[in-house]
Amino acid sequence: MRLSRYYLPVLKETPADAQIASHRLMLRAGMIRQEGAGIYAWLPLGFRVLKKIEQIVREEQDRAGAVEMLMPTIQSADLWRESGRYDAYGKEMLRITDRADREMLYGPTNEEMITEIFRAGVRSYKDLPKMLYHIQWKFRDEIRPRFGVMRGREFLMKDTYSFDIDEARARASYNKMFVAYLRTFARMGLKSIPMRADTGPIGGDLSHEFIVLAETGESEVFCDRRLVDMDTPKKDIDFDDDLQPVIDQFTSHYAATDEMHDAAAFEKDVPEDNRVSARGIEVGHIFFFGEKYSNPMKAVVAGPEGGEIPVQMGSYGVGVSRLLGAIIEAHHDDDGCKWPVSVAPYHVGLVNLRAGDEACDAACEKLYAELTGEGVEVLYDDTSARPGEKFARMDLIGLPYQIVVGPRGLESSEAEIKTRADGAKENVPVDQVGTKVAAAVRAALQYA
RNA sequence: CGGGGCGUAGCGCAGUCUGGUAGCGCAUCUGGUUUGGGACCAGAGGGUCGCAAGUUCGAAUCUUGCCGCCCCGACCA
Repeated sequence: MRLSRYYLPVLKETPADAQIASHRLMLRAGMIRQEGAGIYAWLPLGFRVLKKIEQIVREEQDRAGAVEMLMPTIQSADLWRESGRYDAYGKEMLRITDRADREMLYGPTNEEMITEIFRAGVRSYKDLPKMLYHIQWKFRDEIRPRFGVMRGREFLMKDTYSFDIDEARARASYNKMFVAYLRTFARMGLKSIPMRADTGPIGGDLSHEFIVLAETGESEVFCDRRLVDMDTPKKDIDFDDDLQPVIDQFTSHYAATDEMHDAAAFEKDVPEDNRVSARGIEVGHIFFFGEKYSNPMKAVVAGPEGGEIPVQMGSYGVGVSRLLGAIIEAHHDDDGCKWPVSVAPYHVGLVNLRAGDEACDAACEKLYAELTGEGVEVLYDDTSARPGEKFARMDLIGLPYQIVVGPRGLESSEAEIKTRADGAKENVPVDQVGTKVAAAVRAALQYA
């Protein structure tokens, strides 16, 4: 993509409203634009990242055996009356009426709808288990939206729902999601730590929040360093195997958010050197809730001995739009974003330091064609802006690799490759730049 | 929802207390000089002062109502 054709409204000055790094950088880098309290338009650059995150989430869900579908954003109030949540949900739910005065709502979540869909098509225990998911926009009329996309009112969420015949098998579904989440976040360059969450009236031990550690995280978290250092399950893991040993490993050490924190247990169970007290961002939440919806909504199947058995359900959410904020919180510096290659809006920023100069133009065009031909995503700065402005803009939008082509380097037939993550710069013969960068991008996109 | 604050050019702000015909920096446009980390000189364009009603000879400024946004708290993916 040529920058001269792109829409990238970067801001030199920091917007007054933005409090935290990710919000500030997303506004400054022209990724989002606020259209209302907690409501954002996704500008081209931000939209590309959103799509990449979504795709990683999708790939890992598919790998775990979940099946994608899509449910509407607008739901009927009657559906929610079946579960009793229409009155229970409160003002957080955006309620609307259509022209016939029917009561509708903009979905804050989809348990009721998926239960209705499931019960319409499944009759027998032989049809189980099932895991269905969708990636859809939700709306929760938060009292106080803040931190940009980290806590918007409208947000993109992946939610999976599992249906099993009994609790033991529901646990197997839960475990699949647990592993899928570890992998999903790792692929985005995030270290996520599962932390026991409040299971409320359901009870049991089957609820975990996945927390990403980041200095500017919204909540305080406590855990054992051994969890931070633990290796993410590899991509050859078989989701049909018994995953319990993996779950046991990741739940074997202390980890709690501030609301579940037990200072005494923390000090007793965790050696002093291993105590991590940090800030975190919740990026995922998995939850087993048994018959909470299947019972009132009559989602039942015929069991092996006849008779109707309510299905055991769980739900598993990932805050897709929120992840942009989380990734920036974890990967940025004072100059801007530092995108991991897997979610970067473009892999490479090609900077023509003197657009209009014959040699610079020719070298850039050649590199652009070569890299694009290799499948590398290139944002080519072909504008007539001054060098300083171009450098600052590239650092701000944070593409993983920058290729700088200027008259000075071309005198010795060289261009500069800069790695945004560590700031390393290297002068490389122009005719080798394409191969070298393409190889680096390919290598970074490999994941275990 | 309680408490606090803001709304003036694309962005950041001054002007409001004490009413007199709207300003600064950045950005934008034109010309010129420049060009490897956010240039310089000269010139130009751009504002129903959030909306509405009121007071007044006269309102960005005073009064009332409404709308929008932000911050702190309780709540949340």
